[in-house]
Amino acid sequence: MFKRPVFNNTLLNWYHANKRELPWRETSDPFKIWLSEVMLQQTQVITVIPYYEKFITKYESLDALAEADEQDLLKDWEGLGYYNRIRNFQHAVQEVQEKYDSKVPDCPEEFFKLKGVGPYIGGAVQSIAFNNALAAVDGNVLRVMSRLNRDGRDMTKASVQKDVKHFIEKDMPLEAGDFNQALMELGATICTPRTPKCVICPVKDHCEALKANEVMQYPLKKKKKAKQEYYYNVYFILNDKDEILLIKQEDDLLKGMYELPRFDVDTSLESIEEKYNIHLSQPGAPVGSHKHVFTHKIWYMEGYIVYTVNDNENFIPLKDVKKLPMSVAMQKMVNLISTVPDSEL
DNA sequence: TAGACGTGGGC
DNA sequence: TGCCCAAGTCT
Repeated sequence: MFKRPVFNNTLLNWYHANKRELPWRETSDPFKIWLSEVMLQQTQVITVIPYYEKFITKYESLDALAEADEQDLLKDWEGLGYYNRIRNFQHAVQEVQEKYDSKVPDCPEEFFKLKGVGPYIGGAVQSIAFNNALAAVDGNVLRVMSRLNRDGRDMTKASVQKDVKHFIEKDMPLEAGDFNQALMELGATICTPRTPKCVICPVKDHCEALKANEVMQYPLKKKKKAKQEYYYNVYFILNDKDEILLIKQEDDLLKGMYELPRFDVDTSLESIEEKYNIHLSQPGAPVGSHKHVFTHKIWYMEGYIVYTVNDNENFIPLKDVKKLPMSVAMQKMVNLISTVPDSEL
């Protein structure tokens, strides 16, 4: 085990001298700090920056976001992924508005009850915004700690993460928020997964894995499950009023996002006509195809244009399609016909 | 507890 | 190119 007080001071000094200027480090508003942490979940800093800037401009306060239209929020979140994050965040913020007079609770016990607040976000917001002495254990911190302690346990297990959290908290410095960020910053810029910069690491003298020349063996890596593959036909159902049929997704995956009708490749046209209660022309050759890779599955999509003279509430004017929140997977498909001249549709 | 849940950067 | 992985949480 390494000497914590010395380690803490060394790491904090390094952080203060080297920290990157990030937009969410310019604010002390707990709402904005919280928003940034929600966005940063499983998402790289470079990706988050433009989204964060857009959100704090458009939704300047907790109340503004609490009272926003959910579909507008989804549209602004479009492309960031894990769409439940923003829905849960709005839910949580609405609860803060009602129960806590729009003030983010500085009491950890209350804050942790809010939707979308887990061990990481809870610790991060409470320490950074309120300087409460909680650890914020993310992937960076787990990698750093596994190497420092030469800890071969499975870092993906919640029980191990809890233990790491306690290990950090038992010698937490007064500057808890800065210390948490220092640990993460170290992982993001020095103690990186593939090519760690041990030579310039400020805490290399404390690293057991480095002493054993085994840095790359930590953290322990588990082999990943193969992604399941799905094959879909995606239909551009067009009527004679320049409208297209779009479906609001209600399943967990991409919930709340709009999509083109998507069916297993063996689904008959008749059953699709029945489902939407419309009559369809026979599809011609596919207009194109796309593969989309998710964390846990792969979609292979082939697009077909079909026509109808029917109309119902699911038909949207073609010019309005891009105003609706849509996953990147579906945007790829929509782009197949957005370049086709109107005369050919 | 393990699997579901998005997308893009970077090698 | 394909694969790993990124400031995790929910069920």
